[in-house]
Amino acid sequence: MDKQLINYLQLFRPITIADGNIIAGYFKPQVFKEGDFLFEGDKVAREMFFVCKGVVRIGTVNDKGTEVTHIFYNENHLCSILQSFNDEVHTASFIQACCDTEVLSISKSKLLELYQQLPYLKELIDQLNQLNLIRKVNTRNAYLGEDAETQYRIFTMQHPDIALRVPLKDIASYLGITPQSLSRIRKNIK
Amino acid sequence: MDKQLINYLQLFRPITIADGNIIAGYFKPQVFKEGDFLFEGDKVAREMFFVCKGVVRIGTVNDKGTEVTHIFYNENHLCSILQSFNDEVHTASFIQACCDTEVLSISKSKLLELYQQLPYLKELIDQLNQLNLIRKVNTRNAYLGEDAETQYRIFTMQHPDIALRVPLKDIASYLGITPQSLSRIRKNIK
DNA sequence: AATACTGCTTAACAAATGGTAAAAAAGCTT
DNA sequence: AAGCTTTTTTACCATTTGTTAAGCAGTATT
Repeated sequence: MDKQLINYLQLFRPITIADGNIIAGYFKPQVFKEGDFLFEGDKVAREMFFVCKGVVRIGTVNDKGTEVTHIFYNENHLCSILQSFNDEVHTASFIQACCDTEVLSISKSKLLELYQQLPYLKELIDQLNQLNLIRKVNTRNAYLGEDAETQYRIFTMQHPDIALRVPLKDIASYLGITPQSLSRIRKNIK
Repeated sequence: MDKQLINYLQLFRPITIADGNIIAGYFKPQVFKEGDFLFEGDKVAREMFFVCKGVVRIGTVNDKGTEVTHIFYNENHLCSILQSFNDEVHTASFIQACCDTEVLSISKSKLLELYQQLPYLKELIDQLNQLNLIRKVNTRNAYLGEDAETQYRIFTMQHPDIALRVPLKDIASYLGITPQSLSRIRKNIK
């Protein structure tokens, strides 16, 4: 699992074996079953996760009491509630496993320690977070002005693996429609 | 106008008068009338703008030929098509003035020169871009799973000044609904 | 194996939104 | 001021989506 993280980082910057071992030492493997919460919300998010296997989602409950999914993260993605993690402010968002999931986790305090040992890592992680944010924005922009069926088609194109692995209700909450509507849409498409 | 930019940067990091003058020397004031394009799209976006007065929007034309608005920027915001600007890739997005607008602009090559003179600026601008992205994501997340009327209410709460200054059709394209629907919603609210 | 629980599907109806068209209003140009 | 263009409003009808309710299928629990 550690290797997977290092391989991922290597895509953006060469990392020596020695440094790779240091980094690996700071991350802790964790396993979650479908439906488990990696982070429950309504507090400061002090953990950053790297998804090794499975899919997680960041979501929240809106004013009407319905769950909405902001984003999914599958394998080889860093996942955190960025604003809360950076600024140490409370967040209403949660992180939940959408299927059986394995992650590497690191607390903010440990991450800061790690930055002290390997200062270039801060720059790297910042860069990765920016890439993540841009991708998130672009993905959402693609849905703008499309009807629900088109949005679902776009989703299955952009995230075919996620579409197959996560519950229908999570996808519906990601698209902002009811599970019934999504079920109907799937039927129409077939 | 230069002063406005320096004041903005000062919010995040102290800047000496000397450095402020250097920075100001790199930015070029430009004026656009409502409807004018700051950037037309279908090429690499090589300019970054700072909005001093007015409102601009980043938008694109989707597959059905309808315009969609990704985001608005009003006064005291850095505005660029980040992925295109950073990675020098083509973008289909455009930047348009939604009302009479004054900006400061800087080309990427000039910005890189400036970074060489004042290395801390890169870190600062990166930080501001990250803040912008997070805000953009959070703003959009707030609309998820809400009906059109609620989305419009949220929009007018979050951006009361923008709501008053930009054409109805632009707001409709931001919310992903037709101008007719938005007109109807406004009538219902009154 | 029987029971409950959860998520998915289906259906009928209600509500919201889109499409089309036309009129009214506002802005520009001459 | 008159004429032109664009934006906004209004209205009517079609389509999409939400709501409610029920049944079904799979999974877990006892």
